Amino acid sequence: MELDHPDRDEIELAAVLRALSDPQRLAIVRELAAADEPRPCGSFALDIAKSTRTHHLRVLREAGLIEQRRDGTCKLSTLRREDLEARFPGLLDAVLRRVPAGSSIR
Amino acid sequence: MELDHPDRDEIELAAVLRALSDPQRLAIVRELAAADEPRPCGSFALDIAKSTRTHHLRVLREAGLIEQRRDGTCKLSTLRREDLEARFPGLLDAVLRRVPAGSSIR
DNA sequence: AAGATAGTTCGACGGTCGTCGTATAATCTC
DNA sequence: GAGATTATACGACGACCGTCGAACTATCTT
Repeated sequence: MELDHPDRDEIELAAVLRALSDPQRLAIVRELAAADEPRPCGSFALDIAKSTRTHHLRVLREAGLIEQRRDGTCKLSTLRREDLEARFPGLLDAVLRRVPAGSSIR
Repeated sequence: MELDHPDRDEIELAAVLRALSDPQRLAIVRELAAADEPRPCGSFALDIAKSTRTHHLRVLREAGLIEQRRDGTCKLSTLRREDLEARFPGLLDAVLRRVPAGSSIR
């Protein structure tokens, strides 16, 4: 059973935004972006059931945000930075950037 | 009955991404961005019922993406460009940018 | 006041989503 | 092969979403 990753040119904007609109998935993507190394599924600081975590990772993968590959009993996830940058320049940076301090000035 | 618009610093990333993840709403935002003028609700090229259109515009407004104000019998919508740029720099540009031609190269 | 125009509200519907627990698969180590 | 570890698959459940039509509100014009 192979994992289906969309090709770079198949990644759809609406699907990416949809995938990122969930707090848990946004947290996963932030962690992946911070630690620039492949991360095993179980290493994310999420207070949810295993099966739910699997679900979120699949949504991220099918949207084209992450790549998953088997490594022994683990499955390692990495952010598809290059593909996303090529397809939607600046999007990932904008999403991952911290909220500017001045944004609360009225 | 007053419309509730979130303040600039109350706009939440997940809500913005959520709002943009629907094709109809993305189309509305694109139209608003293209025509840099306030647009009446009925002027969008959407093949949906009036009530559905109202629903989408409310989602966009409550997420902080658009501003709506009454003007006679019309209600005009405008994109909250400045607020969005201050809060999430580069996000709107990245979302509205057309897909680069080279993104389909393998 | 009557009619026209532009949006909203409401309830309803089918579909999808996030979540869970349990059972199952795949791989490593002994 | 047996056991341990890691992750997936499968229902199931309640909640939410996008959609609609019909009734309603608000404003302008005559």
